[in-house]
Amino acid sequence: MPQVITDEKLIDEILERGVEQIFPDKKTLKEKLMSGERIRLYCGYDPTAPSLHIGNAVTINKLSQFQKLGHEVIFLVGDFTGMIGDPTDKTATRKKMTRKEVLKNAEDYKKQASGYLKFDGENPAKIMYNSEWSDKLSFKDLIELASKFTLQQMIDREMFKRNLAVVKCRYCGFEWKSPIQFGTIENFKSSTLIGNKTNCPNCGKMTGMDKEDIVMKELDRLRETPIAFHELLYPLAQGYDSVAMNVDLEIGGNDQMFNMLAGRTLQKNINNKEKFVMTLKLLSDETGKKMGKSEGNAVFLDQSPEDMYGAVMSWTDGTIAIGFEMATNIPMEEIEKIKEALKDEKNNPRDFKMKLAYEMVKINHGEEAAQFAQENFIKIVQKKEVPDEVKEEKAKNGEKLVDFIVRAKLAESNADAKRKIEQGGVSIDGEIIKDIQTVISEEMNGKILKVGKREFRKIIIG
RNA sequence: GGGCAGGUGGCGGAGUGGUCAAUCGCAGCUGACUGUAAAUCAGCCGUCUCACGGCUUCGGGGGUUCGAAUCCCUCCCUGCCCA
Repeated sequence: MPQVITDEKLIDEILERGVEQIFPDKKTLKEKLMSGERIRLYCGYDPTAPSLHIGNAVTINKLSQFQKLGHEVIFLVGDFTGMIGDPTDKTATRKKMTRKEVLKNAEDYKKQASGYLKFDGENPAKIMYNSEWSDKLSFKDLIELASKFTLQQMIDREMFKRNLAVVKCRYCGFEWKSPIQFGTIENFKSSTLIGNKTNCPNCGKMTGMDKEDIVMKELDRLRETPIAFHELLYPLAQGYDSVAMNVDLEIGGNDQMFNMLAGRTLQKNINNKEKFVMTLKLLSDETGKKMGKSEGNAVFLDQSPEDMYGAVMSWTDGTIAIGFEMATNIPMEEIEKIKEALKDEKNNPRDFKMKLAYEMVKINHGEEAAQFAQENFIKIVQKKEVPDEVKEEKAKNGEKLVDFIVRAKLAESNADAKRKIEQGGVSIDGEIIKDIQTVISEEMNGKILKVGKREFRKIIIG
């Protein structure tokens, strides 16, 4: 049984760092942790995606902090809930996955999470699957669970999600999500703006939405999307996990608050136990813009060191401090210093972002990989040079360059390869190739082919 | 069970007998710009072809026609309303 650490300073930091809210309150949770009792906590992960992203990393990082204190950490694979498909923030029905695919993803998750969380050693984190208990629930059990909530609660929750509209600032074009009052749409038909006028988080001007805005259409579509009955049952499924594992604490993103609180209710009702809920901030910059795939700067934990480094470098400057706070374990005092330094015009934010990128790669791939990724970035992105290590690709003498590019998977089709050449995106040893008829010749042996901004291949004739 | 509206390229959404490989927006790609991004600007954006020009696409199948995403039949699917 590992020793539980009750260092007040450490506990305070864990309860502060990156934390949005704690239910029922921080004080009670602190007392629990200070008591020396070993608690059991978990966070659930949806296994329908092949890789974990930076948002998951934030919760995993929080789990790891508890692990270091000696508490019992469960990494829950939501294979059952994943099959239903969490309707949170999603409009489309999720495709069904086979058991095999889910297990494969879960196995990969373990690897991806291990930069933060230890699955071996003295206090290893446990992996559990919620299908283990959820599959066994009977219809009677389900009714029992459902009786703990009212229809109104579930419907209100759905409506709330559906009334988050994307608001676009009329002055600077900045977009953010904002709740829209239910009756507003009808009134709005005759007015110019909808929603309560608010200050744009980006430029600060008073703004609203133009009624002709595309955004409007999106909101309409959301509101018109029917609520499937099973969507209302989702919080039950997730909430039941808390009961089945009999946990003391659940961690999750702020968007999971409702589901996590459902678990709190059930745990109190069924096991008569106080379950704490800790929600974490979203990893976003100060204007509320989320890191996501649509912004082209998503970080996935299974990315290569170079890609991960590059992805972090493409974050906006406003994300630097929060990135340090949530995705690394650099001491808060140091982060405060960085925050201060960022305010100084003389400092280049890029340098701090490079440190963050380095840290992230170090956690997930090790020091050596971080070093490599950093040098690589400086070389090819900043100095636009060719990286040290370039993948080799065999070519035949007399082969068409177009065919070669497609074979090396640097273009999707012949047409795509030709387009890239015609648009000046292809070069050999720095010399731009414009002729799509170019043929691989003996003299190209060993030279570096570049396609697009950062794809390189060494041509090996043979 | 009854009535109605629909199913178009990765997504949203035009088109409703030839001028449609299919307007447009988003996403994506290439280039310029930049400390990295974002934003912006220019171009591209089914596929084969140096090109001319083919080929395969508008839920599935069948039909009408010189010619169909567009008309008819049928099947499948989705949503709404009534019961």
